[in-house]
Amino acid sequence: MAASTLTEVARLAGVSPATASRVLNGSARIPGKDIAVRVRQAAESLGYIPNAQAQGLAKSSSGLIGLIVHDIADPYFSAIARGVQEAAREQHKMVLLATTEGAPESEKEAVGAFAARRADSIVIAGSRTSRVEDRDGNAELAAELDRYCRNGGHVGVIGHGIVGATAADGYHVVSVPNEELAAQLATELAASREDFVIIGGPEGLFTSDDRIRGFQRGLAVAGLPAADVIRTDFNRAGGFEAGLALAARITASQPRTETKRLCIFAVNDVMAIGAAAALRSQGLRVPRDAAVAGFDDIETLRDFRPALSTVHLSLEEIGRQAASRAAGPSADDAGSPPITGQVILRRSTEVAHPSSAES
Amino acid sequence: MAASTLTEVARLAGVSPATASRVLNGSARIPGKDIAVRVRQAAESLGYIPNAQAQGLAKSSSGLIGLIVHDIADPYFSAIARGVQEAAREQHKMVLLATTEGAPESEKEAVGAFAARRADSIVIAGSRTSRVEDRDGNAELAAELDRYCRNGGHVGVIGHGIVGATAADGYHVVSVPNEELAAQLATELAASREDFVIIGGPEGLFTSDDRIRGFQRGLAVAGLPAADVIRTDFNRAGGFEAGLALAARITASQPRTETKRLCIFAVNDVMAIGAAAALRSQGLRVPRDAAVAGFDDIETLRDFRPALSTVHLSLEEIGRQAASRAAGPSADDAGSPPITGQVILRRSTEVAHPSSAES
DNA sequence: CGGTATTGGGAAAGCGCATTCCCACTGCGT
DNA sequence: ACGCAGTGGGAATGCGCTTTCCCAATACCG
Repeated sequence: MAASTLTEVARLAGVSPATASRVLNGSARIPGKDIAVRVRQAAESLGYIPNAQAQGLAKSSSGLIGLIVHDIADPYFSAIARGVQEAAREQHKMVLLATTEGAPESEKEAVGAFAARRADSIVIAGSRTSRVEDRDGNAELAAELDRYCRNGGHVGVIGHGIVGATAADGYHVVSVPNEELAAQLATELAASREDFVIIGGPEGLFTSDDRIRGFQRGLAVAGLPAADVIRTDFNRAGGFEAGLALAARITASQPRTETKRLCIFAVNDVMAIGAAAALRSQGLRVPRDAAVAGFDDIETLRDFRPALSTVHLSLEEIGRQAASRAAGPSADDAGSPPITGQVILRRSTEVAHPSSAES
Repeated sequence: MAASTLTEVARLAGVSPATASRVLNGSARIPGKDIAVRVRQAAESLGYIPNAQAQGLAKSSSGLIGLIVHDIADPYFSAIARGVQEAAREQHKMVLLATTEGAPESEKEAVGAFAARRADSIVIAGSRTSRVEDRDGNAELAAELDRYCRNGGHVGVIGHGIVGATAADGYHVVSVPNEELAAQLATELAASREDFVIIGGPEGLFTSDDRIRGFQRGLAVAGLPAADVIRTDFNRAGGFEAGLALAARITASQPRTETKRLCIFAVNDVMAIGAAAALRSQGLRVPRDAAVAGFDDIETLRDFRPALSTVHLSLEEIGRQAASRAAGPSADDAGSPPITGQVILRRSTEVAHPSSAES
């Protein structure tokens, strides 16, 4: 038994499909009161549900907003997803999800799928890259997005714009002041004049590179030498691996009293957590033996001990803004405030308490 | 400039729309080699993207799978979402997301929206409830789902079936052995013969109630008295609140040496984390002053210290199964193994080390 | 070599709805 | 009383595609 159609409803109500359409879905023309009631009753008794596909075809707009993330289970992305979802609800649209593991080819594919579904707008989260091996992929992605925009689509990119995308209109980027915030973090951390080391993602990842650059700048401003940079995977495992290497370095430079404490800045929270776990696994303590700081202020990680110093980013707001900017030429574009963040110093970077130092 | 259509492609290639359709989208009939090439070239040069809405209309199937969760940013749900997403990818479908905060009315609404979009299947995650105030909502939800199924839809429910849903075919539930696993957890924890207390969600939440019941049963089997149950919200804040109350209870019963240590079982990990945080905020230590156990084994929480004893659930697999079961009458239904879990005892419930006890 | 399968392409009929016309009817002005 | 704008409803067209159904051309059979 297939779902009932508008025509059936119309027949039951004894009116034409046109009239039924007018009463059931918002139209400029509102039929007479009594007839409206009849139609509504008929629809109710038939359990009529409008076919959104047909509506979309007729009106050429789908009420869909596409969201592209690396991995929906990653708290960073799921927080953004929540924001997008909220914006979607406000716009009376639904969100269509695509996960890509960050590969430009999959992203291109996802954009194509969204375009096929005639999504009204597309939000792309996840770090853009400038890696050589991604060049072709990025170019194709840019081309696909370009076509999508030319066909009337709107896209909101989080972080950096797509490399090579022409600044078509309908193309908005919500930029995150990664560099500035990282610099700020470095400034605040620099007060303790420790040895700094940065755990970064693979070279070419904009988010990672920006944060590294900012942190180095902050250090420089404070008159400190540039920090070593360890390149690793942009996830917990990468942080863990780097942490292991650093643990060895720390242990080797015994006795500790002769060297300054190491302060580790991981370019995101999950990497920082990984690094901290690695240190602990080697018998080292945070912040006693090393300070650790992250970036993002992931909500689920706030109960981590020692509490992680980090840079707070309102991921949800970022997602929401990307979605509402892309929504259309409403006043939103100018109205929404730029994204900001705040350095949050917690226990993981506290300077060793003199009295608690080993006697 | 609107996207180009199949007809345009056909005209450019000098063939009929029918032929173009046959070559560009999988059809039973495959046109001649040379003609296929021509059509493909034309499509390429025009940047043709099939209109999925029109396809859906014509084929009456959308390639969409709807996912309903309480909150996509909750790690529990995002893990499930990942599984669903994977299954969707295998089925060459896309997932449509809806978040409902767990309100049956919103869920009903979401089902309606999915039905309107002619989603091929719907996956509902999130605890079902039997609360009185939700009775009407549940009934409506059940009716809506029923209608959806009758119209050929397939639904996969995670955990308990919807209250009042008739067992239409196309209706699958992936059941999670919450009760058994909780009982097992209790059994293993019972060895230490402590005082037990359970932090549960609001009464009527199946997931919560099942876990409570199972835990009590495990306790009973071990010959221990039933544990007190504190009812609170099914989230971190609820756990924190309950933790605060318990901290007061623990502190009041000083000196500790006279009473057994308290073992707190929170019905999910985030509540457990909240409780642990509350205890710590009151100067209590886990596991020294109280043991804490959770449920779910949320990935992001694995680095929590002290490591949380819990019951591992492969959320991703659960999501995947729900999606593939609902996918269709393929052999999957019988083929997929039932969901299992494992009790994992970690540091948070370790028995106090005799030597580390206060002398 | 005639006749019947078989192949390969096109014409046309929808899929379910929105919407533009068009038409019958009412109420108003002068 | 006539013509006018205005109102409320229906017929018909098209959104972009799939899919019968149909027809011509080829292949194959005895």
